Amino acid sequence: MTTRTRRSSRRSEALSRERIIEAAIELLDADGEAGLTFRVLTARLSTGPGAIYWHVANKGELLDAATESVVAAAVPLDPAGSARSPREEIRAVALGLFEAIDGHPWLATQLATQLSRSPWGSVTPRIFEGIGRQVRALGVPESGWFTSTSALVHYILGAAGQNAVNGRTAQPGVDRGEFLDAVSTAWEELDPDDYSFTRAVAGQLRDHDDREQFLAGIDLVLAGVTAIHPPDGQRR
Amino acid sequence: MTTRTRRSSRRSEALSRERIIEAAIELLDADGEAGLTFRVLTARLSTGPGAIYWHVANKGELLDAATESVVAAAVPLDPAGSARSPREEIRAVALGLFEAIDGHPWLATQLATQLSRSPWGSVTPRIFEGIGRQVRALGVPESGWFTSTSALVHYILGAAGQNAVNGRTAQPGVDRGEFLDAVSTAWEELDPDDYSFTRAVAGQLRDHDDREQFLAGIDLVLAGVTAIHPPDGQRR
DNA sequence: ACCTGAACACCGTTCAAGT
DNA sequence: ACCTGAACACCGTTCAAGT
Repeated sequence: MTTRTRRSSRRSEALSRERIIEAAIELLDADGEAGLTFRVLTARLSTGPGAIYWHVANKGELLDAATESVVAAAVPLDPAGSARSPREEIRAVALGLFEAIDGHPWLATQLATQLSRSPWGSVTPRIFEGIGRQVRALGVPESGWFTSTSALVHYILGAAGQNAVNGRTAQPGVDRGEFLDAVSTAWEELDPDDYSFTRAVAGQLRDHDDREQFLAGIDLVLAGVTAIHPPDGQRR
Repeated sequence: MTTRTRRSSRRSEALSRERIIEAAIELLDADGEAGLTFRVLTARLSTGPGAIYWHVANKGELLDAATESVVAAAVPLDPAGSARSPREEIRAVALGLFEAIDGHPWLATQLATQLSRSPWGSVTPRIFEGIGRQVRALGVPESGWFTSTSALVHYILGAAGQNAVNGRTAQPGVDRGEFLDAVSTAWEELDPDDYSFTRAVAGQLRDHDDREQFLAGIDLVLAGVTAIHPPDGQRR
């Protein structure tokens, strides 16, 4: 009984930066980066381009805002009942991001570019903080904070992007199973001399579970963190 | 005394897929992704768009080809005198990629998108193979091959992209030192309650050396690999 | 202060026509 | 087989004008 499907946005309701961002996210979710166009955006909001440019500087800023909005929702900075261990907390942050990218495939590319383009924005610090606090809580000595947190964040972004984009709708309409199967088969047909390893591992690619692998990778990096920076205090 | 600057390509020399890709890379290097346009490409090669479309299906394929070309040069599959240890070899592959992205900043985004868009291409297998062989040589048991190699590759792509794009010419004309300084300062001015960790680590961000950090991260992930998958045979 | 919508410069791509 | 170049559909953005 809520505002029924509103394809072209209930006439009035006043334009606002928030509504624009919201509509942009819907378009991105539906048709990827190519789906976000000022023409369809103005149609959806039933305005003209000028109205949007009043609230938003340009398309880049709109994409940044959409990214920040989604990341903020996926990675809460103040975890509610923090009865979880640092390790569990890190997995939670990572999974939050993983799932966000899974639900919004355009996020992967966006994160890759935006993170480096404008690290003054709120998204890099948010992710960094979410992971870093737990690295600190883990008892890693201060000298290892930056390296450890960076390694975790880089792994998470790389893996989440990779897996998730493969996942839901890299190209809308491709089934995950078929996709992995096709890649796996392609790997098996590589030159045996040049690609002995990749061929050997094609089967593991076909059978692997994204989420499981992703978390296994986190555990692996965490093992590296504690191996190289043995916790000084804390014992769990 | 070589072919002097050839701004608009010595008239003849016949068009070919290779020459097109070569020119595309030059444009990408000079002005980033926005610099590669069919108008300027045709001008540079002194032809019409139709000629290019004869050799290349579309812009996407051109970008993919440019990426493959650069990666192939940066990550040789058959390392010459392999007197190096697996660990050194992995660092070499990673540094190759790191440097490639440093010299061709557009590569970062391209790798992030292409790796997931078309893993049947030659670039994913190449990187995977380069790292994976050494994971195998390290004595990691077969059950750990896929997870370990994935973790390394994800870290490498994430970190290399991140660092390198920050590095040379994220936006042409921004000095690396000033850039890091600005970000570091921005981090120091974050809310002390919400961002205690990020603030604490701002100094380490300012002072860190890209390459050093990058390699430290690799060592960290490698430590995780050997911690979780203790080598069964091999002893170095 | 906020919105309209025609207009501008530019883009990737196509295709009939040439050689 | 390979190339030419005008034309098409579409894009982000601007801006004088309205309220």
